[in-house]
Amino acid sequence: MPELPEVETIRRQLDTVLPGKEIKDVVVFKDKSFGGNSSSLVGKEIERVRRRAKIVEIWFRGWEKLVVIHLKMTGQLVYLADDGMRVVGGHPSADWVADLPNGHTRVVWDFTDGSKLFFNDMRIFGWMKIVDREKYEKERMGVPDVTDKEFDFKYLKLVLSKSGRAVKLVLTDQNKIGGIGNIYANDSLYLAGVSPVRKANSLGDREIRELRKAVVEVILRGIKFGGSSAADEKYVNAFGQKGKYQEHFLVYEKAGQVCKRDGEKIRRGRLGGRSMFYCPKCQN
DNA sequence: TGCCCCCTGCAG
DNA sequence: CTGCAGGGGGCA
Repeated sequence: MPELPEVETIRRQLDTVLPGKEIKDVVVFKDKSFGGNSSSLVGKEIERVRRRAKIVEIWFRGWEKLVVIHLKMTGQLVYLADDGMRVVGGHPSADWVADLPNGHTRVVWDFTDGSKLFFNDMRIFGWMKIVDREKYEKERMGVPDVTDKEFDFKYLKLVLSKSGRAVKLVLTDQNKIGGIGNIYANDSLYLAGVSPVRKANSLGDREIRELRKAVVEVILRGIKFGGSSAADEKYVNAFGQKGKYQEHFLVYEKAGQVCKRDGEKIRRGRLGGRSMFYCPKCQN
Protein backbone atom coordinates (compact mmCIF):
# COMPACT_ATOMS: atom_id res chain seq x y z
CA MET A 1 0.00 0.00 0.00
CA PRO A 2 1.15 3.48 -0.56
CA GLU A 3 3.59 4.48 2.17
CA LEU A 4 6.15 7.25 1.95
CA PRO A 5 8.24 5.74 -0.89
CA GLU A 6 5.21 5.08 -3.09
CA VAL A 7 3.74 8.52 -2.47
CA GLU A 8 7.10 10.19 -3.04
CA THR A 9 7.51 8.34 -6.34
CA ILE A 10 4.11 9.59 -7.46
CA ARG A 11 4.86 13.11 -6.26
CA ARG A 12 8.12 13.31 -8.18
CA GLN A 13 6.47 12.15 -11.37
CA LEU A 14 3.48 14.45 -11.06
CA ASP A 15 5.76 17.37 -10.32
CA THR A 16 7.39 16.85 -13.72
CA VAL A 17 4.10 17.01 -15.63
CA LEU A 18 1.48 18.98 -13.68
CA PRO A 19 3.00 22.41 -12.99
CA GLY A 20 1.58 24.91 -15.46
CA LYS A 21 -1.50 22.83 -16.28
CA GLU A 22 -4.86 24.53 -16.08
CA ILE A 23 -7.91 22.63 -14.91
CA LYS A 24 -10.74 22.56 -17.41
CA ASP A 25 -13.10 20.26 -15.54
CA VAL A 26 -13.29 18.00 -12.50
CA VAL A 27 -15.55 14.96 -12.67
CA VAL A 28 -16.46 13.32 -9.38
CA PHE A 29 -17.82 9.79 -9.78
CA LYS A 30 -17.89 9.07 -6.06
CA ASP A 31 -18.88 11.82 -3.64
CA LYS A 32 -17.12 10.14 -0.74
CA SER A 33 -13.82 10.40 -2.60
CA PHE A 34 -13.88 14.18 -2.93
CA GLY A 35 -14.17 16.81 -0.22
CA GLY A 36 -15.09 20.39 -1.07
CA ASN A 37 -16.51 22.17 -4.09
CA SER A 38 -14.90 20.54 -7.10
CA SER A 39 -16.03 23.26 -9.49
CA SER A 40 -13.90 25.79 -7.62
CA LEU A 41 -10.87 24.06 -9.18
CA VAL A 42 -11.88 24.97 -12.70
CA GLY A 43 -9.55 27.58 -14.18
CA LYS A 44 -6.89 27.07 -11.52
CA GLU A 45 -3.29 26.57 -12.58
CA ILE A 46 -1.11 24.03 -10.81
CA GLU A 47 2.04 25.47 -9.30
CA ARG A 48 3.74 22.42 -7.83
CA VAL A 49 3.22 19.02 -6.27
CA ARG A 50 4.52 18.38 -2.79
CA ARG A 51 4.26 15.65 -0.18
CA ARG A 52 3.85 15.43 3.54
CA ALA A 53 4.16 11.93 5.06
CA LYS A 54 1.78 9.86 2.91
CA ILE A 55 -0.20 12.86 1.69
CA VAL A 56 0.15 14.31 -1.82
CA GLU A 57 -0.35 18.06 -1.95
CA ILE A 58 -1.27 19.92 -5.10
CA TRP A 59 -0.57 23.65 -4.85
CA PHE A 60 -2.06 26.25 -7.16
CA ARG A 61 -0.84 29.58 -8.41
CA GLY A 62 -2.26 32.45 -6.39
CA TRP A 63 -4.90 30.46 -4.51
CA GLU A 64 -5.35 30.33 -0.75
CA LYS A 65 -6.36 26.69 -0.93
CA LEU A 66 -4.71 23.45 -1.98
CA VAL A 67 -5.77 19.91 -2.73
CA VAL A 68 -4.55 17.12 -0.46
CA ILE A 69 -4.82 13.47 -1.41
CA HIS A 70 -4.52 10.35 0.73
CA LEU A 71 -4.36 7.07 -1.17
CA LYS A 72 -4.88 4.90 1.92
CA MET A 73 -4.55 1.28 0.76
CA THR A 74 -5.80 1.04 -2.79
CA GLY A 75 -5.62 4.57 -4.13
CA GLN A 76 -3.89 5.38 -7.40
CA LEU A 77 -3.07 8.72 -9.00
CA VAL A 78 -2.45 8.21 -12.68
CA TYR A 79 -1.54 10.85 -15.22
CA LEU A 80 -2.48 10.34 -18.82
CA ALA A 81 -1.21 12.62 -21.55
CA ASP A 82 -3.51 13.40 -24.46
CA ASP A 83 -1.62 10.94 -26.62
CA GLY A 84 -2.82 8.04 -24.51
CA MET A 85 -0.23 5.30 -24.21
CA ARG A 86 2.81 7.43 -24.84
CA VAL A 87 2.96 9.25 -21.57
CA VAL A 88 6.07 11.35 -20.94
CA GLY A 89 9.76 11.17 -21.58
CA GLY A 90 9.93 7.54 -22.57
CA HIS A 91 7.89 6.13 -19.72
CA PRO A 92 5.86 3.30 -21.20
CA SER A 93 2.53 2.74 -19.49
CA ALA A 94 0.88 -0.45 -18.40
CA ASP A 95 -1.80 -1.52 -20.86
CA TRP A 96 -4.64 -0.81 -18.50
CA VAL A 97 -3.77 2.86 -18.39
CA ALA A 98 -5.20 3.22 -21.86
CA ASP A 99 -8.55 1.98 -20.57
CA LEU A 100 -9.00 4.73 -18.00
CA PRO A 101 -11.41 5.60 -16.56
CA ASN A 102 -12.16 2.16 -15.16
CA GLY A 103 -14.66 0.84 -12.61
CA HIS A 104 -12.52 2.10 -9.74
CA THR A 105 -12.05 5.62 -11.02
CA ARG A 106 -13.51 8.02 -8.43
CA VAL A 107 -12.36 11.42 -9.69
CA VAL A 108 -10.94 12.72 -12.97
CA TRP A 109 -9.27 16.07 -13.58
CA ASP A 110 -9.34 17.28 -17.17
CA PHE A 111 -6.69 19.79 -18.15
CA THR A 112 -7.02 22.36 -20.91
CA ASP A 113 -4.27 20.67 -22.95
CA GLY A 114 -6.20 17.40 -23.11
CA SER A 115 -4.21 15.52 -20.48
CA LYS A 116 -5.94 14.01 -17.45
CA LEU A 117 -5.32 12.97 -13.88
CA PHE A 118 -7.21 9.93 -12.58
CA PHE A 119 -7.87 9.13 -8.94
CA ASN A 120 -8.72 5.43 -8.72
CA ASP A 121 -9.50 3.77 -5.42
CA MET A 122 -10.94 0.28 -5.24
CA ARG A 123 -11.90 0.30 -1.58
CA ILE A 124 -12.91 3.95 -1.34
CA PHE A 125 -10.86 4.51 1.82
CA GLY A 126 -8.79 7.23 0.21
CA TRP A 127 -9.75 10.85 -0.34
CA MET A 128 -9.00 13.97 -2.28
CA LYS A 129 -10.06 17.25 -0.72
CA ILE A 130 -9.71 20.98 -0.93
CA VAL A 131 -8.30 22.53 2.23
CA ASP A 132 -7.41 26.00 3.40
CA ARG A 133 -3.70 26.69 2.98
CA GLU A 134 -3.18 28.42 6.31
CA LYS A 135 -5.20 25.94 8.31
CA TYR A 136 -3.44 23.01 6.68
CA GLU A 137 0.03 24.39 7.32
CA LYS A 138 -0.81 24.91 10.96
CA GLU A 139 -2.07 21.33 11.31
CA ARG A 140 0.95 19.70 9.77
CA MET A 141 3.36 21.17 12.30
CA GLY A 142 5.22 19.02 14.79
CA VAL A 143 5.30 15.57 13.26
CA PRO A 144 8.50 14.96 11.31
CA ASP A 145 8.69 12.74 8.26
CA VAL A 146 11.24 9.97 8.19
CA THR A 147 12.96 12.00 5.47
CA ASP A 148 13.12 15.20 7.56
CA LYS A 149 16.31 16.09 9.40
CA GLU A 150 14.18 16.51 12.52
CA PHE A 151 13.83 12.72 12.55
CA ASP A 152 17.08 12.29 14.42
CA PHE A 153 18.25 10.06 17.25
CA LYS A 154 17.00 12.48 19.87
CA TYR A 155 13.53 12.65 18.40
CA LEU A 156 13.14 8.91 17.95
CA LYS A 157 14.37 8.32 21.47
CA LEU A 158 11.87 10.81 22.84
CA VAL A 159 8.98 9.22 20.96
CA LEU A 160 9.91 5.65 21.88
CA SER A 161 10.60 6.42 25.52
CA LYS A 162 7.12 7.83 25.96
CA SER A 163 5.35 4.65 24.91
CA GLY A 164 4.95 1.22 26.41
CA ARG A 165 3.43 -0.11 23.21
CA ALA A 166 5.18 -2.45 20.79
CA VAL A 167 7.88 -0.61 18.89
CA LYS A 168 6.33 -1.49 15.52
CA LEU A 169 3.09 0.24 16.48
CA VAL A 170 4.96 3.40 17.42
CA LEU A 171 6.92 3.41 14.15
CA THR A 172 3.71 3.30 12.14
CA ASP A 173 1.86 5.87 14.27
CA GLN A 174 1.46 8.83 11.91
CA ASN A 175 0.90 11.18 14.83
CA LYS A 176 4.47 10.51 15.93
CA ILE A 177 6.43 9.78 12.74
CA GLY A 178 5.25 10.52 9.21
CA GLY A 179 5.47 8.02 6.41
CA ILE A 180 6.13 4.52 7.73
CA GLY A 181 3.54 1.84 7.00
CA ASN A 182 3.44 -1.89 7.48
CA ILE A 183 5.88 -2.95 4.79
CA TYR A 184 8.71 -0.59 5.66
CA ALA A 185 8.19 -1.00 9.41
CA ASN A 186 8.68 -4.76 9.12
CA ASP A 187 11.78 -4.43 6.98
CA SER A 188 13.28 -1.67 9.14
CA LEU A 189 12.91 -3.67 12.34
CA TYR A 190 14.51 -6.66 10.68
CA LEU A 191 17.42 -4.59 9.40
CA ALA A 192 17.93 -3.13 12.87
CA GLY A 193 17.68 -6.55 14.52
CA VAL A 194 14.87 -5.38 16.78
CA SER A 195 11.78 -7.46 17.49
CA PRO A 196 8.53 -5.77 16.41
CA VAL A 197 6.87 -6.64 19.73
CA ARG A 198 9.53 -5.11 21.94
CA LYS A 199 8.13 -2.44 24.21
CA ALA A 200 9.14 0.87 22.67
CA ASN A 201 10.47 2.26 25.93
CA SER A 202 12.69 -0.77 26.49
CA LEU A 203 15.07 0.00 23.62
CA GLY A 204 18.57 1.10 24.54
CA ASP A 205 20.45 3.96 22.87
CA ARG A 206 22.40 1.63 20.62
CA GLU A 207 19.21 -0.03 19.40
CA ILE A 208 17.49 3.30 18.83
CA ARG A 209 20.45 4.46 16.76
CA GLU A 210 20.37 1.25 14.71
CA LEU A 211 16.64 1.51 14.26
CA ARG A 212 16.73 5.11 13.08
CA LYS A 213 19.45 4.28 10.60
CA ALA A 214 17.54 1.22 9.38
CA VAL A 215 14.27 3.11 8.93
CA VAL A 216 15.93 5.82 6.87
CA GLU A 217 17.85 3.27 4.80
CA VAL A 218 14.80 1.14 4.08
CA ILE A 219 12.64 4.11 3.15
CA LEU A 220 15.33 5.49 0.83
CA ARG A 221 15.69 2.06 -0.78
CA GLY A 222 11.94 2.03 -1.24
CA ILE A 223 12.10 5.35 -3.06
CA LYS A 224 15.09 4.19 -5.10
CA PHE A 225 13.11 1.20 -6.40
CA GLY A 226 10.02 3.25 -7.06
CA GLY A 227 7.96 1.84 -4.19
CA SER A 228 6.55 -1.65 -3.87
CA SER A 229 3.73 -3.42 -5.66
CA ALA A 230 3.41 -6.59 -3.59
CA ALA A 231 1.32 -9.60 -4.61
CA ASP A 232 -2.22 -8.35 -4.03
CA GLU A 233 -1.50 -4.66 -3.99
CA LYS A 234 -2.89 -2.00 -6.21
CA TYR A 235 0.03 0.37 -6.17
CA VAL A 236 1.16 1.82 -9.46
CA ASN A 237 3.04 5.06 -9.96
CA ALA A 238 1.71 8.17 -11.68
CA PHE A 239 2.49 6.65 -15.07
CA GLY A 240 0.74 3.37 -14.33
CA GLN A 241 3.85 1.31 -13.67
CA LYS A 242 4.46 -1.07 -10.78
CA GLY A 243 7.21 -0.49 -8.24
CA LYS A 244 10.19 -2.80 -7.79
CA TYR A 245 10.91 -2.72 -4.08
CA GLN A 246 8.95 -5.97 -3.61
CA GLU A 247 11.91 -7.66 -5.30
CA HIS A 248 14.04 -6.43 -2.41
CA PHE A 249 11.83 -7.14 0.60
CA LEU A 250 13.88 -8.19 3.61
CA VAL A 251 11.12 -9.96 5.56
CA TYR A 252 7.81 -8.59 4.36
CA GLU A 253 5.76 -11.41 2.79
CA LYS A 254 8.71 -13.76 3.28
CA ALA A 255 7.23 -16.08 5.91
CA GLY A 256 8.78 -19.55 5.64
CA GLN A 257 11.82 -18.32 3.77
CA VAL A 258 15.26 -18.45 5.31
CA CYS A 259 16.78 -15.49 7.12
CA LYS A 260 19.99 -14.51 5.33
CA ARG A 261 21.67 -13.62 8.60
CA ASP A 262 21.20 -16.84 10.53
CA GLY A 263 19.28 -19.40 8.47
CA GLU A 264 16.23 -19.33 10.72
CA LYS A 265 12.80 -19.33 9.08
CA ILE A 266 11.04 -15.97 8.82
CA ARG A 267 7.76 -15.99 10.71
CA ARG A 268 4.49 -14.27 10.23
CA GLY A 269 2.40 -13.04 13.13
CA ARG A 270 -0.20 -10.43 13.92
CA LEU A 271 0.16 -7.23 15.84
CA GLY A 272 -2.39 -4.49 16.23
CA GLY A 273 -4.58 -6.10 13.60
CA ARG A 274 -1.80 -6.14 11.00
CA SER A 275 0.61 -8.72 9.63
CA MET A 276 4.06 -8.76 11.09
CA PHE A 277 7.08 -10.53 9.62
CA TYR A 278 10.25 -11.18 11.58
CA CYS A 279 13.15 -13.50 12.22
CA PRO A 280 12.70 -15.05 15.67
CA LYS A 281 16.44 -15.53 16.08
CA CYS A 282 18.16 -12.29 15.12
CA GLN A 283 15.44 -9.83 16.08
CA ASN A 284 15.42 -9.35 19.81
C1' DT B 1 -4.05 2.41 24.68
C1' DG B 2 -6.81 -0.78 22.14
C1' DC B 3 -10.45 -2.06 19.23
C1' DC B 4 -14.04 -1.38 15.75
C1' DC B 5 -15.08 0.34 11.40
C1' DC B 6 -14.85 2.37 6.80
C1' DC B 7 -14.90 -0.69 1.82
C1' DT B 8 -14.14 -4.09 -1.96
C1' DG B 9 -12.20 -8.21 -3.99
C1' DC B 10 -10.64 -12.50 -3.57
C1' DA B 11 -9.01 -16.96 -1.34
C1' DG B 12 -10.63 -20.77 1.14
C1' DC C 1 -20.49 -17.66 2.48
C1' DT C 2 -16.91 -16.24 5.83
C1' DG C 3 -12.69 -14.25 6.74
C1' DC C 4 -8.96 -11.54 5.57
C1' DA C 5 -6.30 -7.60 3.71
C1' DG C 6 -4.96 -2.76 5.90
C1' DG C 7 -4.28 3.27 6.94
C1' DG C 8 -6.03 5.68 10.15
C1' DG C 9 -10.26 8.08 12.37
C1' DG C 10 -13.20 7.71 16.19
C1' DC C 11 -14.48 6.20 20.39
C1' DA C 12 -14.56 3.75 24.61
